[in-house]
Amino acid sequence: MNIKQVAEQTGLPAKTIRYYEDIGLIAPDRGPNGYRSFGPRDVQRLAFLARARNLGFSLDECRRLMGLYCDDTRTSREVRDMANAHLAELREKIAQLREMESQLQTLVAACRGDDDPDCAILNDLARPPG
Amino acid sequence: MNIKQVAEQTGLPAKTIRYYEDIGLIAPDRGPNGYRSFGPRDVQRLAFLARARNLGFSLDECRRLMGLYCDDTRTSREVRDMANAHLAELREKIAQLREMESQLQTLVAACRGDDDPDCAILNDLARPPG
DNA sequence: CTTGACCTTCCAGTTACTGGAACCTCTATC
DNA sequence: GATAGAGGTTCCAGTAACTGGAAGGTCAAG
Repeated sequence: MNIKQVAEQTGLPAKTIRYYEDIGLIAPDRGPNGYRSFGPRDVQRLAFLARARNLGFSLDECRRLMGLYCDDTRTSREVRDMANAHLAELREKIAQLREMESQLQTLVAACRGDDDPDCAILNDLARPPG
Repeated sequence: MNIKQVAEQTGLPAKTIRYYEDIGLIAPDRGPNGYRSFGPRDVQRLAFLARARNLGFSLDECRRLMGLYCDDTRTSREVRDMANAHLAELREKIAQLREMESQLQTLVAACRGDDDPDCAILNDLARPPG
């Protein structure tokens, strides 16, 4: 299977698939013409990576997750611990963004948004430190 | 005023302040020894940048915001439009993260997290494409 | 005159790709 | 056999916003 078909099947851009090979996340065979030749195992690994990425895991975490997946001696505790750690990060990030959102929403509401240069948003950004 | 004091006043690391100078966001004077010499205007600009960054604006947006701030002929509409655009991005990002959070939360709940290798999280990541 | 804190510049690394150039290969068609 | 077009290859550079570290200059105190 050539790269384009794999890209379609996994939803990952071909560029990204090549990149994942570069950094050692996959190691597809090569045909005699030098083309990458993907087997079902490769496709499955890529699908695994795509899903883990969709859950917001970093590539490094994806690598570890894949390591656990391939390791018969893993425990589900290890996996769940990783997931919980990531969940905590997600939640913190969400809290930060919500804080930004709420502050910005307040500023936008206070700004008339007309032809006048006077602007509540800029006034706030430029308010003296304190 | 030397860089370290400015860093303390603005909450920005000295490295970051130098970086902001590199990319032209500030242009502090220099003393005869080559040290940066920050005046109140510089400190205020940095505080402005720090606040805009805290609201999640990119440096490029910060630059434009600063441009508007320094432009007497701006309208508050321009500023509010930028803020609203950013608000929309924030909300989209939040929605994405919440989606991740909810999926991951579901998986974590389904994983026993014990000494057994069988793991609902890995099973899901590795489920056949479909 | 030395020590330590602070300052300088410059270079490299981070994350996860993405775009583009230059070039090779395969298939189909004329 | 020539050619066109789609798809493959590698390699280099750029993105965002810093951050760490090396090598070295400056200043105040003892």
